[in-house]
Amino acid sequence: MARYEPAVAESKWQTEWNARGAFTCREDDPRPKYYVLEMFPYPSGRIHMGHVRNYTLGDVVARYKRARGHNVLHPMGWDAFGLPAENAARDKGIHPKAWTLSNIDTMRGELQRMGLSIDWSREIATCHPGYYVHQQKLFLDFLKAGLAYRKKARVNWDPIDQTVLANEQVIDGKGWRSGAPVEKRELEQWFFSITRFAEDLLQALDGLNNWPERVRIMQRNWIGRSEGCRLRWEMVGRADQLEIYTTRPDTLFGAAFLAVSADHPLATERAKSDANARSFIAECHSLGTSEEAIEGAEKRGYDTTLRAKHPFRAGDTVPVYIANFVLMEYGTGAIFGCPAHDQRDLDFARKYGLPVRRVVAPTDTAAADLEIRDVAYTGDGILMNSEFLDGLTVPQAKDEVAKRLEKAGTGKREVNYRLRDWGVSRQRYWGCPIPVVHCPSCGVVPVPESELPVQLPEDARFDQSGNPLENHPTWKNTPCPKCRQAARRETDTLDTFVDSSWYFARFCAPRASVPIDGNAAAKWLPVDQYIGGIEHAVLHLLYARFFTRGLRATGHLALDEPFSALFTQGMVGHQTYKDDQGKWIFPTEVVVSEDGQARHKDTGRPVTVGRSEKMSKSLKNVVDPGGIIDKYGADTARWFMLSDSPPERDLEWTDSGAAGAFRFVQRLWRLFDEGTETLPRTGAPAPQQFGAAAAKLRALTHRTIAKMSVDLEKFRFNVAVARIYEFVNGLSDAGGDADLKGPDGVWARREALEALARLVAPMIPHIAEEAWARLGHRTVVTDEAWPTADDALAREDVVTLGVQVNGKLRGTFDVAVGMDEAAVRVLALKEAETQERIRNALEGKPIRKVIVVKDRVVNIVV
RNA sequence: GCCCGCUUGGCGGAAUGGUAGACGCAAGGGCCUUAAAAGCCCUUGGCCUUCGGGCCGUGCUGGUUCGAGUCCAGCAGCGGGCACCA
Repeated sequence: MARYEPAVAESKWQTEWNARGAFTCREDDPRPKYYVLEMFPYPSGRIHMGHVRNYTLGDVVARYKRARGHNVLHPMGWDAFGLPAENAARDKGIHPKAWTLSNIDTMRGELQRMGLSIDWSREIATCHPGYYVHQQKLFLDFLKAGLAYRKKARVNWDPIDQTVLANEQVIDGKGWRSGAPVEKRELEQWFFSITRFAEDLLQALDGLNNWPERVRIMQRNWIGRSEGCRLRWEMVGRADQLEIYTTRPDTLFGAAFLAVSADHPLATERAKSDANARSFIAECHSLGTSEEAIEGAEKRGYDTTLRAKHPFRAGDTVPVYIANFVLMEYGTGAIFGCPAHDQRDLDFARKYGLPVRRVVAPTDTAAADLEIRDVAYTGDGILMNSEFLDGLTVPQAKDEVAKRLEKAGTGKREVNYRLRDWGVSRQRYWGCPIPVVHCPSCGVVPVPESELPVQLPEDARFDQSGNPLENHPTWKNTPCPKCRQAARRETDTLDTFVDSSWYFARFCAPRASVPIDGNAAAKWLPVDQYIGGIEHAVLHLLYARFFTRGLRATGHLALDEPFSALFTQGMVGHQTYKDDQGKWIFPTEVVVSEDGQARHKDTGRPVTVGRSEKMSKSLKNVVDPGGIIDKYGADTARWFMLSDSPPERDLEWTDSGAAGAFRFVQRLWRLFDEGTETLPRTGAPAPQQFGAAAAKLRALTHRTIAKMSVDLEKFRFNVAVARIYEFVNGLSDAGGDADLKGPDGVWARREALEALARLVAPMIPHIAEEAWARLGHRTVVTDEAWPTADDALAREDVVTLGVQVNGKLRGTFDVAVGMDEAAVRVLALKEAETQERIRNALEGKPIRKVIVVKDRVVNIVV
């Protein structure tokens, strides 16, 4: 074969792997288990480069671990419920099921062409009744265990389309289709009590040592544990009290106002008699439900004219506001504001002319600087202006206030969490039906397990607004399972995050008659390596951690944490292009003419080249993986994904980079193809003696093996790729070396090539197979063991030391590895005399100090 | 607005606090060829140079250190998440 033909070789080896069942995972395999899982894809239509990157990374791990002697579980499935299918149904008239299943077929084919070492016999799709029947069972068990419950919650409501909107469907406060201002509407919805596990979810993060630190930090902040006080304020002219929560009880004497949420009972009460309050509350409700919208809005308040009495300072009263930044879900839905020591409170106080009274003095600042202007003081210090707290530190004051509140019976210490319970109700068709029935006499009644699954009706209509399940003429009518009276099915479906909260467990025994097979789960879980995008750092990963605890509480799983190691990959970006009309155009529509100007392929009009952005359909800066595989083959696409950029960082797709990867694949092939006849047969015994050239080649081989093993373990795939380049460069150079023509040389060359084939096999498996066969093997390299480095050969014996003068490099010299400090010092000072550069830098000045860092550097300080 | 990251040549990046720029891409020069493609060889951070070398240089401003891309403080720019996108 003169030129390597990826299209021929890749399908050949994929067929061969299938025929051998190379990736079918066997339960009775005695080798240690290793479960590698990439986040399963949403079947949006076709795979994109982000998928290619994700699954290439996972496949390298899976193949590498297999070579290291593990019984690897590497499954694939489909996160198949979700909003886009329903949008497609509305926009294109295709049924969500048909659309989804057809996408799955397309994408499965594309993934298979990548040559992934996936056990396809375990494939699952969350929209399949065989999956969601078990999820319904889990829901019922959660319900029984008190982990699922109903409460009222606000949703984005589109008054024109008569439908609930997702946050992404709300654009500038308006419905994406209707353009109508979005309202908030309160609905009775299902929740999972994730807060019950808040403390455990927080504590257990400490044990997740193989998770990125930043993901753990984000989860910690998301859970948001705070220690504070709940305390009641008497109100002027009223018998009832207002209960607030604060994490800064120490600043109580700096309180300038109280503020309640627009959803607080006090606000609701006020609204009844006060039209202005009503309109202010309505304004708060028009803000949308996302935290971003609420926090990003200007901080505003409405004075209720109510006055509250300070709990410790008789006669002191503060105004009570309704404020748009106080959340009903957090604490008691009411706060006190201390402007001097909280920036948000300060901004609020300045706006409404409220007093700013300083109560904490920093210890390191002069008293003159105590005035608060535009910046609140949030640091530590000593209490002042605070009666019995004066002179105490902040922690002491917090403690003192808590004690006095508890003694007086007007408040108590309380640990609070920012984390809210997980709302899982969706007023949508394409999701897992919630298996309960609403009966006028019996209330909420679980569907008996024998009647599961509650299947989605096929004949739903998508050409009208609202929830298709709600609109369906008959589906929701069903007798109550308890009393057989006419009743109504729950028409809410489950959040798709529920589907992805336990799929990793289902993969262990994907066809089991129970949701999670105990033996299989015990064998395979936890997932040893989970790989996915950083965008899932909080929600998906936290929900899966919660669900694991729920499964343990309901006896489905004996597991603490689902993912023992996590790797978060970066995104794939590409340059953006706009035509002279200012419209985004696809990279395939752009050609660069000889003058270097980018032009439209068809019109020849100039094109503006924009910055690189994450590949997205809206910017059209997408490159279709299928097209790349057609042109260059899967190995090239995989190699490009692994080269250059570290996997946790964003990667930019470039045509020249892809072409370069293709050239490398060809070059690699030539290395195996040319001169292979002159090599000794496979398994030939090593010669007794190796000449200098052969020994040098062997050192390179074993050094590469040693370094690459470390790089792959650490996910430093781009560095591993660089090592392969160095190895291949070295092998190419050695090719013309006459000293390597002897028996020792050709033996060393075979050793090198065999190692090379096995080293690249996890990354570019097809050409690795072709190379392995070319070397005369009848086995597949996929089943071969990872090569072992001979440390004696890999060891370097000479090292080049840098000589610095006052920290600046002035020269170098070679010494034996491991030479002790004293000897190095003597040699370095001798070099300092002989090497002109060093001598000039020293200028004959007296040497004050010589610092020797073993095998690294000598620094002469003058 | 809040939380979390990232920032090194023309580009992607490498570098246990110890010789900054490995490796790749791009560019330039040369070889091979009737020509092209492919391949092979060389050069390539900036400024200066008497060609020996010198000075500067890892987003910015400071600090710690014999020595900082790496550690600390502050700032800027870009990105991810913010509970109904997945």
